[in-house]
Amino acid sequence: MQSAPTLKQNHLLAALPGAVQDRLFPDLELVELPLGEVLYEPGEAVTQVYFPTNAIVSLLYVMEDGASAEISVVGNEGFVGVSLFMGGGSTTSRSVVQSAGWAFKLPGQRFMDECNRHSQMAELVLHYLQSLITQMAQTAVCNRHHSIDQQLCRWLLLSLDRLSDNNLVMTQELIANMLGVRREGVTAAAGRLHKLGVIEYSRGRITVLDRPQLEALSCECYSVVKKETDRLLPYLVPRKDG
Amino acid sequence: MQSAPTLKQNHLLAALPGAVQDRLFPDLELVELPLGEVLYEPGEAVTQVYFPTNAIVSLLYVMEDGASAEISVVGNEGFVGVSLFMGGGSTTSRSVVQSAGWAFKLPGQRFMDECNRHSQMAELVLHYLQSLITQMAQTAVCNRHHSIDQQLCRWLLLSLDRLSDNNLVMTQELIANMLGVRREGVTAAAGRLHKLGVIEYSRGRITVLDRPQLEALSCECYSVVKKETDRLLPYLVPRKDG
DNA sequence: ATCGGTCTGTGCGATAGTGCACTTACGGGC
DNA sequence: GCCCGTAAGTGCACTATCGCACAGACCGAT
Repeated sequence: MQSAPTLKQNHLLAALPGAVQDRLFPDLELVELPLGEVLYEPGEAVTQVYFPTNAIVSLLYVMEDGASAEISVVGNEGFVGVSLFMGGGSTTSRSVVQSAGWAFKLPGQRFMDECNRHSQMAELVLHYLQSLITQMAQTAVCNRHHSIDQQLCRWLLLSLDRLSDNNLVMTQELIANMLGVRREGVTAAAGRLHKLGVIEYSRGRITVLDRPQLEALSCECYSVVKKETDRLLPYLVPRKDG
Repeated sequence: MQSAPTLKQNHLLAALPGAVQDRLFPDLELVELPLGEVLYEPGEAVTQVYFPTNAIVSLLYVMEDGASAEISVVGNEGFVGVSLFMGGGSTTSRSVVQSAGWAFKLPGQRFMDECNRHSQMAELVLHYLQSLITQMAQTAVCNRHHSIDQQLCRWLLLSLDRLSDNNLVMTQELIANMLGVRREGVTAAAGRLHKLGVIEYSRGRITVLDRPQLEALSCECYSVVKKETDRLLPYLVPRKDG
C-alpha cells in the first residue's frame, strides 16, 4: 500500500492522542523484522517494546523436549513487550517473528515513562492486555477441543487480520510449530482447504481465496477473540493513513 | 488452622503496606463461597473483586456446545476480577467456585480508587496479572501436549498449593470439566495414581499421600508456573497470621 | 541443464482419547 | 436397615493424531 510505514500503521500508536504521538515520535525507530528473528528469549530482560506495522510476532512457548506451542500472536493491533509494563521484565515464552515486516521500536524506559505520565496511554495498554489475555485463553480452549483443520482456519484468520493482503509467506512446517502439531497434519488440513477452494499454496506461500468460507470452517475461537478485541479496543477500527 | 479468616490469609492483601490494609479493612466483607457458585458469567459486568482465603475459583470457558476448559485458577495468591483493573469490565470466561471456602469481597469502585491512588497497589496487581498470564499460557501448552495423567497431576498440585491441607473436596466429574476431558479419562488416571500410592479417594474426596511423587509425575507445566509466580510475587512467601 | 536442498504429499502401524452403555459401590435420609 | 441418588469403574468400537519412513516436486545456484 505505502512503502514508508507511518506511525499510524500500528493501531495502538494511532489511537494515542496527537500530543503523545508527537512526543514519542523522535524515540520511535522503524526497524525491519526478518522472518524467524527472535525478539526475546524466555527469561530475557525486555528493554525495548515493538509496535508492529505489517510484521507479525508470535509468543511461542518451547518445551524442554523441543516441542512448541503458540500462546498468542501480535501484529499491528498491539505491541510486543507487555511484561515490561507488568513489571516482571521477562516472560516464559519466546517472541519470534512469524511474518516478516516492520515495527516501531521504543526504548523500554521511554515507554514506561509515558505510561506513568499519561493515564490515557496506560489505559490503552491495559485494554490491549485484556485482549491479549482473551486470545491466550481461547488458545487454551482451542488446543483442548478443536481439530487441526479448525485450528488452521483460526490461525490463518488471525494472521490475515494483521496483514494488508491475502498472501501469507510461511511454510507448513512453521505453521505446525505454531499450532504444536506435526507438519504432516498441517499438510493434510491444508490439502482439504485447497480441495474446497478456500486457499491455494506452494512452497512457503499461502493465498486465501475465500475468506468467508474460511471463517465458516473455523471454530468459534476466532470470532470470540475478534469480537472481544473489537469491544476492548474500539478505536482500532480501520483508519486511513495520514 | 484458624476458624475466623484474617486479612492476611490472602497473600495479595497481606503484601499490601499496613496503611493500605487498614484503610481497605472497613470495606472488605468476608463472604462464604459455596462449591459451584458462579461469581461472574461471561460478559457480565464485574462490580466486586474477591480475594480468596481458602476458597479456589476457576476461570472456566464454556463453549457453544457445552464443552468446557479451565483457563486458570485463583486462590489465596490472587484475586478474582482482573478485568475490572484492565478496564474491560467483563471477560469471556465464567468464574466459578471450584473449592468451597471464604473470600474477602471488595466493591469494584473502592478497589479501583485504591489502585489509582497508590502505585504500590497497582504494581502488586500488575505483577499478579503477569503470573496469571503465565498460568494461562502454560494451560494452553499443557492442553496441546500433555496426557490426562500429567494434567491431572498438574491440576492437583495447583489446587493443593491453594489449600491448607491435603484434602480436596471434588468429584472426578468436576475435574473432568475443568480439564476439558471425559470423566472416564479422569477415573482411569486417578486409578493409576492410586495404584502408585500417590493419592487415595472416594466419593468426591481426594487425599494426596505423596506430594513429591505427584510432582515427579506432573509435566513441567506445574513447576514453570510455580517458579514464575514465585519470581513475580516474592512477597507471597508463607507468613504467620497476625 | 543438472544438482541439492527445501517444501510438500503419502502410507501405515501405534496410541490416546472419545462416546456410549452399563455395572458396581457407597452413604445419607427415611 | 433399606433405598435411591450420586460417584466411580469397565468394556468396546471409533477417530484423530502421532511417529516414522519415504517419494515427489519445485526452485535457485552452479
